[in-house]
Amino acid sequence: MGKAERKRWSEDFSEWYNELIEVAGIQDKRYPVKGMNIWLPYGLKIMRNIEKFIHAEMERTGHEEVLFPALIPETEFQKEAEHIKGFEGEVYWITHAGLDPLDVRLILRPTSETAMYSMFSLWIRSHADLPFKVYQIVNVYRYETKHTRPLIRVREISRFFEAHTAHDSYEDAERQIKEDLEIFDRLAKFLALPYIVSKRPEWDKFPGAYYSVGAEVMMPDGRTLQIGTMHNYRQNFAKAYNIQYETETGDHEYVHQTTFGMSERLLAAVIAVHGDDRGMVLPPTIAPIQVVIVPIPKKDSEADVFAYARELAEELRTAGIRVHVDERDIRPGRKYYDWELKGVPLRIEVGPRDVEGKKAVLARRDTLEKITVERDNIVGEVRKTLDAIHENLYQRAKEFLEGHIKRVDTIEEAKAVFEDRRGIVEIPWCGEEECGLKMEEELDAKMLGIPYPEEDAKAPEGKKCPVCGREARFIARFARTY
RNA sequence: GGGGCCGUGGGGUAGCUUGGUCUAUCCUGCGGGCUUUGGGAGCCCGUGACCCGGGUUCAAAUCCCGGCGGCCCCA
Repeated sequence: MGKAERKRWSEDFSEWYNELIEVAGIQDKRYPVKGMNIWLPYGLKIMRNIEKFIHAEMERTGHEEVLFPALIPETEFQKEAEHIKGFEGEVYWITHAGLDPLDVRLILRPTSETAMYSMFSLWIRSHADLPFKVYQIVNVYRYETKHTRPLIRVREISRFFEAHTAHDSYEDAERQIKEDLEIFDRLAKFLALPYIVSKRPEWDKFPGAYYSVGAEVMMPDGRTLQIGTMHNYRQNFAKAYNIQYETETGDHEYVHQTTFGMSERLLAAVIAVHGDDRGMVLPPTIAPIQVVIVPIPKKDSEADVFAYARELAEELRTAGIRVHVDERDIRPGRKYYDWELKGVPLRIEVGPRDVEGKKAVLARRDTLEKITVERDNIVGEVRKTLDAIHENLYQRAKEFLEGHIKRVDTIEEAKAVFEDRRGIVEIPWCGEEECGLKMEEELDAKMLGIPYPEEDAKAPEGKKCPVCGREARFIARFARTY
């Protein structure tokens, strides 16, 4: 794994993370409202690069972008019983306009189902309108009562992605979930993030959903972070919001619906999963600066390292690489630390020796290794190295994830995992809620669910549920979560 | 849901127990100058803070109440 140390990263992750968010210029947490932070330019640029990919994927898969208002009337919000039960404890209410109380109170959207679906019932008329696929990236508000954490648990999720679809059958909705998983997989590869997908247990599905699926990554401290969800609503919302279409035979049917959700947690995952003691390590795909060139001037040298650096930069820029020349009047060492903290994947150092010998020194952020290359091959070498960095980040994270998944047969073994290095425990389960909740309590962990797709979720022959002793039907996953 | 700790320049802190030279400490950052430049060099000058509101008192960073904000533990 190279010489990059990840001691503080792994042993004191919480503090490492909090500090890094600020010093690396991602967010300023000092805004005086709990759980609402300010995006700083550098952090926002990274997030925008992630979103660019998401927009492209939406375009590719035929989703149209929309923008709904942030306010939802109480009357719309209350139409789906389970949904309101799930969210009423954490919505912000708007009760007054100026000095007057509102006749119909408004909520700040915690998610947009209830804002969108009354409109869906107006828009969707015929089977020809289906499948109907829209998405938006907006801010949503949830009054979190647990302690907040930047990008991870916030009261204003400022980059909330939500795709909403409507279909003429359960099967077509299922096909949509598959497509969502494929999109998610492409995004995860783009971010060099290995992940697992689980079907949530009944007691933890999204309020109003028929079933929910969640994608998790492994954080440095062995806890998991959910970074994507897909829900099949069946006709639950369609019935509550009267979303019907006319079939080819003239009958009226309720649509089947799905949603797919993600947020700035994607960035949190990138920062946490790939980081090390020196700061962030950004995958080249989303790094605002992919290559930083640091000129190393020498007092009694004729060589113009600055001109040489600019020349290299121009050539790389022309080749489509995001490059920056750091010409600040400070010592080179200081610059190295700055850009390492900010996660720039590749640094090029050019001093008088390099100018004279027509060379350049490439320093990788992930492994901290340095190699000297010929100036004439610079574009090829940089491309090759950026690719290698991306691949290495993915492999390193994959090993970490896989090394933190353990399959056990008993509660005792599972407990031992959580006492030791944590991670994800896979344990046989009969499928009964009572036994699942019992295990959550015993392990002081959450059931993520069963592996998805469900073909992978079946328990091997002869395995017993460690709580009730009956034949196990599934493999259930448990973890401490964020 | 229950309990505890905390809030001092941009960041990190000393001071609070026992109110009074606190005109508030130190490190860092930031602006300027000299000097330096293959991994955070040094020196000099400058800059900048007691979360908000109320109370007690001759006197509040310090004590009390409330609010806002942050952190931790338990369920």
